[in-house]
Amino acid sequence: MATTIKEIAKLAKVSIATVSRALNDDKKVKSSTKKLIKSIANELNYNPNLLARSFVTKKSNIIGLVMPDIFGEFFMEIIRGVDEICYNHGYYTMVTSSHSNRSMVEAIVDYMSKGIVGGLILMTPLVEDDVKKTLASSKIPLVVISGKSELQKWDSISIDNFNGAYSVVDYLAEKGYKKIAHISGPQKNNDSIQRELGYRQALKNNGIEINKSWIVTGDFTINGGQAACETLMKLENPPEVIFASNDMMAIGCYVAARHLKLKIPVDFAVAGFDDIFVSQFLNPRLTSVHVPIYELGTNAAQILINRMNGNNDPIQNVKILTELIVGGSC
Amino acid sequence: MATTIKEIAKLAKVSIATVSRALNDDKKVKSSTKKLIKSIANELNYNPNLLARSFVTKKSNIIGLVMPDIFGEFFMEIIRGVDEICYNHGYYTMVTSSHSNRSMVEAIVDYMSKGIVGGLILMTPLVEDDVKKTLASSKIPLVVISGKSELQKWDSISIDNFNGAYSVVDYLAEKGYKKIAHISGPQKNNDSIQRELGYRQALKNNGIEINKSWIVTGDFTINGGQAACETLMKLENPPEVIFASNDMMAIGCYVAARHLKLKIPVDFAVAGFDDIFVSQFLNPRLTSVHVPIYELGTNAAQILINRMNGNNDPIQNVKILTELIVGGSC
DNA sequence: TTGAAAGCGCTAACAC
DNA sequence: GTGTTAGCGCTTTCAA
Repeated sequence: MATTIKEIAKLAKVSIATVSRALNDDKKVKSSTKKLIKSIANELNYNPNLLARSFVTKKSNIIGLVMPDIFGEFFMEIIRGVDEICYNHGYYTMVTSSHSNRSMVEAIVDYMSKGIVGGLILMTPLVEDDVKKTLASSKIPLVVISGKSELQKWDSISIDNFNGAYSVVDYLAEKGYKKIAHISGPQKNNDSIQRELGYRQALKNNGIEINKSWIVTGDFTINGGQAACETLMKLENPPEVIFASNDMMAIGCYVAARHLKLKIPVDFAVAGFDDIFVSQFLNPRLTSVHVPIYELGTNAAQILINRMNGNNDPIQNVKILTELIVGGSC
Repeated sequence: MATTIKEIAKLAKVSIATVSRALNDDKKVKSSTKKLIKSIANELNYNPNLLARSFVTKKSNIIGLVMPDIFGEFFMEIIRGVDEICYNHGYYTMVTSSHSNRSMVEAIVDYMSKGIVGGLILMTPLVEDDVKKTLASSKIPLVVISGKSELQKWDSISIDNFNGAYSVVDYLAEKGYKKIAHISGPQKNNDSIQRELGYRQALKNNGIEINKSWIVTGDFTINGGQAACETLMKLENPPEVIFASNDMMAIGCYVAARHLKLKIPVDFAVAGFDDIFVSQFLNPRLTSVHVPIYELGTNAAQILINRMNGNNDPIQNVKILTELIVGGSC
């Protein structure tokens, strides 16, 4: 049986209330009693029953991290960032995937309503109306990692998708490319939507007209990118360069190139978004928009922990800036 | 305020005990009352307070996953595997890294002694004696993911490191390579140790003598692999091929090759271990030993959940088999 | 500065 | 089948 405050109280000849106070560094406890209690606790190898504590205080030092999926480097880096900050502040990280098949809402409600987590980091491609309603009723602090900072009721972190996409497409145009295609992400994904907007704006500002057949919808996967690329290259009038909405799909373009026996960047060029780890090892190195994913995680965790500790500052909507990384792929 | 069984009891005009029973599908409850109670619970949007429940039953449906670090694809896949199984069985996954700076033991004790998790998956490169002692005192089920299945007191999953390494080195020897170098992992890492043993055995069985200067210690990182590779290639008598103890270090060899302006596999060849996702996109594709990492996670979770549900079968020590993937790097 | 006691929401033994 | 009640380990009034 694990040690409880009861036993400590008995040994210290004080009440359990005093033990509780001492262990929580209550100032009202005489420092000598506190010292005694702490030494006994130490000797007995006492560990507070966190369940009991959380139960009573209705606070939990577990942070829930809900992601649309747990796959690939992107999510890994988020986890790592969150965990790092949590660890430094004595919090635990509880990771769950919303598993696509389960509605996001359900996952959220699950987390929030069962009293197990004290704060929630929600990563979602799109905050739909029903989700908004659920979130609004949340009793615990909440930080949203999203593709677009349109949220007003919650702290949020988002990637500056628009400007990132703009910068890479602008770079392509400046380099003299005229026929610039785009493989977008899923249609209902805010990251994807913002990136496409950046693409369109950059074309416009560079006086390039948009060719609808050069905009293909993908799904953020390698296979999707490959299929989209093959569609594009088989057009009567194929583009010179493809801007893929994420690196995974850009990798799909590399795969397609291999299949079609085309050479990047000679036969067609490619650019991506995210600058994931793999990208630097592609041959040629992928030109991409670097996203400090890890910092997405650390920022979210930091804001959340501040809220959990009673920070009442106005809602923050942090936008994470990106950086263009030029490789040999275009 | 969240709904409690008290309110349900009042509305259903029964005692809270009956509500509790009904909600837990106790057979003794009349089916009409059960139905009534459930419908009320549903209407009130009742969610059990898991904290209270766990507190009382002293059981938790949270599974703790402790890893030496949360970085890179390898760990990601483990998380994904564990989470998948947990999700399917209604368990939550709580991920923590032991953060290297914190002793493994401490991390474990933290998890186990605070009553927050009901089962633990521990991933560790080496189970040291002090850790063993801590584990032995564990009150909750425990599954170890380790580099070597030498453990007897706990269920464990391990990669068949020895045979994996043997197979790739044997392949190299059969292919005619005589000067086969090895970049090992950290010295105290069981995965690393077993792989080196496999390397040595394969050389021996192929009648190749071991050249000590061709065995360099690495640290499982890209930088470490690069440094080790440069050391090897600068020898008076450099090897023809390098077997790196993991893919990350093999990637380091690619980086070194670029630096030294050497061409793989012409100037020297490379093979790795793990067959991580990146490896297939290296140019040339890396020859490696495929490890079904995801299954490592699913297996561990499945065994753990069985134990948590009272399975009392003898201790299992599962060994995960590997598969040689031949690329163009050697 | 300390103690007594209530109570958090739930389960489980025991009684009816 | 159902109700009564004790109690899990801890925090937190309220009183002393």
